[in-house]
Amino acid sequence: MRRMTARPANSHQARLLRLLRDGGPNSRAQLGDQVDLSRSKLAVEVDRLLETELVVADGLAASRGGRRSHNIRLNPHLRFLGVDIGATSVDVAVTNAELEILGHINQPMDVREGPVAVFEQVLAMAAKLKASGLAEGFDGAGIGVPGPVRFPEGIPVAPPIMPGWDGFPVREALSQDLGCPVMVDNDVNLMAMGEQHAGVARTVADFLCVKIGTGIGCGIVVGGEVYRGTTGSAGDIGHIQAVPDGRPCACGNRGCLEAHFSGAALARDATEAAQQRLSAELAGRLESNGTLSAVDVAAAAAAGDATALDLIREGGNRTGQVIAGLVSFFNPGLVVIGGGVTGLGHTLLAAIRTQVYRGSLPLATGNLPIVLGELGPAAGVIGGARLISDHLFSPA
Amino acid sequence: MRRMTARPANSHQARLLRLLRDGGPNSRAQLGDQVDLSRSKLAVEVDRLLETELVVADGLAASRGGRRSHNIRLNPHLRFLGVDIGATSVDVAVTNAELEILGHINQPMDVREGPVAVFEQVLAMAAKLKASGLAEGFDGAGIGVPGPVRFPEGIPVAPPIMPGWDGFPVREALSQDLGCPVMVDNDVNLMAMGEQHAGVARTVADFLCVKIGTGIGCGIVVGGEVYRGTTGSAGDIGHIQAVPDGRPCACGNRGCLEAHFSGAALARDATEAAQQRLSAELAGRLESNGTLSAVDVAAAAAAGDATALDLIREGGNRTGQVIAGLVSFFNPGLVVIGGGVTGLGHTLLAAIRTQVYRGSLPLATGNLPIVLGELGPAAGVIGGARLISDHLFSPA
DNA sequence: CTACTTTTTCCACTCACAGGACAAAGACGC
DNA sequence: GCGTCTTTGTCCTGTGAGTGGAAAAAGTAG
Repeated sequence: MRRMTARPANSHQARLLRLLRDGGPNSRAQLGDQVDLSRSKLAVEVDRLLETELVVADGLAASRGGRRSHNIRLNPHLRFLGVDIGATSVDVAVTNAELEILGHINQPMDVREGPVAVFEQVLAMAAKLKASGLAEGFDGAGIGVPGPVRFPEGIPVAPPIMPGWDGFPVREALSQDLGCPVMVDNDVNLMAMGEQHAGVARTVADFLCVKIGTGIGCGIVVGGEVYRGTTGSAGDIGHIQAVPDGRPCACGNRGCLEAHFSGAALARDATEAAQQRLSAELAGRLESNGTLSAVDVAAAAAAGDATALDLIREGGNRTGQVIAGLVSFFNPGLVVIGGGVTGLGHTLLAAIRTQVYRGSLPLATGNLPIVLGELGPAAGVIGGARLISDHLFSPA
Repeated sequence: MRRMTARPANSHQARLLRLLRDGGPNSRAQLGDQVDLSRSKLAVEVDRLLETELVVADGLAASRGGRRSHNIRLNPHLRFLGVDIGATSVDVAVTNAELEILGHINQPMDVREGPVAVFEQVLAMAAKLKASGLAEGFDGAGIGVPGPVRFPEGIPVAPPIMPGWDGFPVREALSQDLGCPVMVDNDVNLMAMGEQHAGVARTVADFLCVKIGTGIGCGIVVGGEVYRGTTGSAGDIGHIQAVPDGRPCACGNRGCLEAHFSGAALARDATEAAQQRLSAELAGRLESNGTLSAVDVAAAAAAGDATALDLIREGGNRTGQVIAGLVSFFNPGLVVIGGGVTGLGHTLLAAIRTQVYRGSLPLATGNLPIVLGELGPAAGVIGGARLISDHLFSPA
């Protein structure tokens, strides 16, 4: 099927498209209330948008005391693809133009198999979503990868955990394969955008989004915009020193945060504890599964296992200390904690909060919420859809 | 004298004023090359600026191969006041509209004497500059204070080292006294703006400006704009934990960077070393002066004193470790080191560089210059002038 | 002095946009 | 059922911003 390739012709149209995306169907009159344009001008722009088929008429709105207004909505056939490539699994979801998830698939996968293998799988998953009747095609896709990205070109640069991806033209290649515009970003930035669009960060201009998964990263949002740094590696906090002369890290240093707390570190510590018979609970799980992961630790902690709780608490303390420093430096209005380990829940959050509130000055922490992300694995894919829609809903 | 209170009427005029400020006198034709406006439109806007007397005609430019163009420059009678209030001294300078310093006074002063006493002194210094014929009046003033500021209102909030200033309406009060528009900001942000305008950071969009004086702070520039955080305390890195269970700090915690390295900490450590007779050089200075300051340590280090060099090196290491974390997080394009301790020079810089290059990932440090500020004490006052001129040279 | 450049001014034309007038469509009171 | 009021949508004209061409003004180069 031929997809709509139209783009807004000017900033007014872009503005209207974003209002419709974020606020859902709207009457022409309601739109007029929000955009500060004359009725004539608004009518012209809406008519032009209708011509491009980016938006469609959608019946009559309820009366507000007089003549009923015609409803306008984004074309219900528009479809965005959100792809969140993690270290050990990949999420693919289809959304409509309002960025509501229509279908979502998660599959385990090893990012180290390289871009070709991974994208084969991603394309298969996208095809599956298409086959289930959720989409006839995609109008754009937003991809998150677990490493730094040269954003304008959509190319990973020197990603530590994904050798073989360095310099691979992700944007270019996927755009070819999918036949639609593609944008690529760090997975943490996508999560931040997701929580900003549909999660806990809806009303905050400056916030941090800490993702604790296989590694640790941090999305930085300044004035509502993701900040990516000079080389695209901003937010790479996994290798900040958390423990002087601490554990050796894959990066060559010692004491990196990621070496002391992350999905991988937690699994390793739990296995160690189980082998040393410090915890019957963990030992049992190790025996029955063969390996331990962060999920097992979460379950053990939920069952009240002291060793598991200690591991989480200590990790939370380390993470909290680092975040305390970032809070002093960045003075955010909100800190969101997300990623695979959110299953660790309240124990983790409490440890982090304690450290941050203790380690930063009152002016920075006084009114600083530190909360778990509320979208879970959907944050990344929604962020992806948001990324590409921001791109498409901007003047050509 | 009646000052010019005119403001640019639109963004084009604002653009032109900033071009003239940053590029000095310019011919109409040269301006046309830079602003992407039609010749007719440009002529209209320039004429209007001439009417407001914000800019004046200034003879003929050199020929570029044909008819000579008329030169345009900012009104040479415009004067900005830059005020940099430090913990122990205050800098006041007059600049012209191109932000060139015409006169600069520094006086010792204790910020803890409170806003009334300090501003009395500042006003006296401004009067002195006026009396010396450098200015007939001021068209605007930019003030830097050593603590967090609620920027829009220009009011210090909960400043640790300046009790008595909390909530004092600095902007309002000084605007009254000086009879001109005033903007107030953290002194570190002013330094960053100064180095950005006329110093080492001229071409960099995202950078950090670490000021090591009585305390330690960090100016954050994102996309060419100073980032101040949610409550105005962004960049307050003096109380990031640098040493676990380290020295007690005035803030109530232990191991804060500021407790281990800053002008105050350095003076204290040097005095200790002198009293313990670890260094003949420092002991001699202590005896002759009665007290020791960072300047003495710098002098001793320059004379090759091992103890002084050790103190500087260790402080540089601590600072470097913290900066390494910030570099990982923020991925700046440049790090500027400035403030009172720049006298410590190369030894300090070398220590910081070592830690940053060792402690951050190559992608972030690969092409990251770490340099001393090149403006010294002028950075703050130029930054102040820049602050107010940015405000005045924006559409009303 | 002539030919060519560059700068400046002048002018006609386009275009975006505002805002008023009016028609269409519904709510509401009687 | 009917007139009045409110809201919405359309049409039309006026205004002001801005563009681009033509020509005059003021140079340079030979």
